[in-house]
Amino acid sequence: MDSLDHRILDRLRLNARAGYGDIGNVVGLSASAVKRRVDRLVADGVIQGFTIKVDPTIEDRGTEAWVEVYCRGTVSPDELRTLLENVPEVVDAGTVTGSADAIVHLRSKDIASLEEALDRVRLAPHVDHTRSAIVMSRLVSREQR
Amino acid sequence: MDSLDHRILDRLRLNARAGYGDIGNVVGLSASAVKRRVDRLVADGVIQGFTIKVDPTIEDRGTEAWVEVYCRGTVSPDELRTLLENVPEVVDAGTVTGSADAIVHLRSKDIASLEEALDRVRLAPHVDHTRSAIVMSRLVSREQR
DNA sequence: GATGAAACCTAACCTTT
DNA sequence: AAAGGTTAGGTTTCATC
Repeated sequence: MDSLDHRILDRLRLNARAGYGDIGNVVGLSASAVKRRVDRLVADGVIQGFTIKVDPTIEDRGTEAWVEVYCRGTVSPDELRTLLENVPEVVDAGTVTGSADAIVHLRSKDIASLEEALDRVRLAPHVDHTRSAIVMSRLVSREQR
Repeated sequence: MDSLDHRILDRLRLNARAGYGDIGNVVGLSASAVKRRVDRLVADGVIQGFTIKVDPTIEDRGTEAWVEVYCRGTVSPDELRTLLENVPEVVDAGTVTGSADAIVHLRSKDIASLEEALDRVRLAPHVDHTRSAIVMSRLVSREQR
C-alpha cells in the first residue's frame, strides 16, 4: 500500500469503470502495471468490490431514521444481528457504548413503511424499547463517493 | 424504470465492471440493449456513479461512532452543514426529529483520532453539547459504499 | 514495460412493435 | 416513435514475454 495504490483507489472511487490505461495516465504507470496493482488490491481484500451508487428514491429508500435499540437483560451480538438482518430496511447497525445496546440505520419508502419496519425491530424478542430520530434533511453524505 | 432496469441495477451493484454481454445473458437482452439502458440510467441520474468498496481499515476509517448534536437556540441546516463538512471524519449526517438537532456518523483511525474529530464538532459555534455512541461491533452493513 | 490475441465497447444501421 | 438485435470498427483487457 504505497501512494500509487492510494491514488489508484482514488481514481477507481471516482469511476470504477475507468480503463487501466486512463488510470495509468493519471498516476504515471503503464496499463499493465495498473492492472497488476488493481488485481493485487482485489486479491488482498483492499478493494472489496465494484459497485454503483443508485438514487435512493428510485428504490424506495428515500426516507431514513436512526434508531437506538435497548434490550432486556443481556443479548449477544449474534442474536441482534439475526434479528436485524431479517429487516430489509436495516442498512447499517452496530453495537455501541453508552446506554443503548445498538444503533440501527433504517431506509424506507416513506414514514409509514419506516414505522412498519421499526415495529418489526421493536416487537422482536429481547428488545425492550427503541428511541428513534427520523432524518429531515441530509447534511453530509460521504458514505458513498 | 421497469423490472429489466431494476435487474440491471442489481447486477451492476454486485459487479460494476460486469460486461454488457454478461448482464444481457442474465436479464435476457443483447449487449447493446443493456448498454443503452445503462447509459439512460446514468443520464437520468438513477445511477449516480460507479465506485469501489474499500476496506475501511486501509484508509484509517476502522473506528466509528454515532453522535447526537445539540445546539443552542436555532441553527439553520446550512450552518450545520458548513460546520460538519469541515470535519473530514464526518461520513454521514442529517438533521433529525426528536430532542437532538442532528445525528452525525464519524469514521476515523482509532479512538484517539475519533475523539479529536468529535472535539472539532463540539467546539464549533452554536453546538451546546453532544452525546456519543462508539461502535463496538458491526452487525449489519448494507450501506452502498 | 511491451506485445498480441481474445474479449469488449460503441455507434450506426436494421427490424419489430 | 421507441426499444431490441446485428454487425463492424476500434479499443481494452489479459496472459505472456
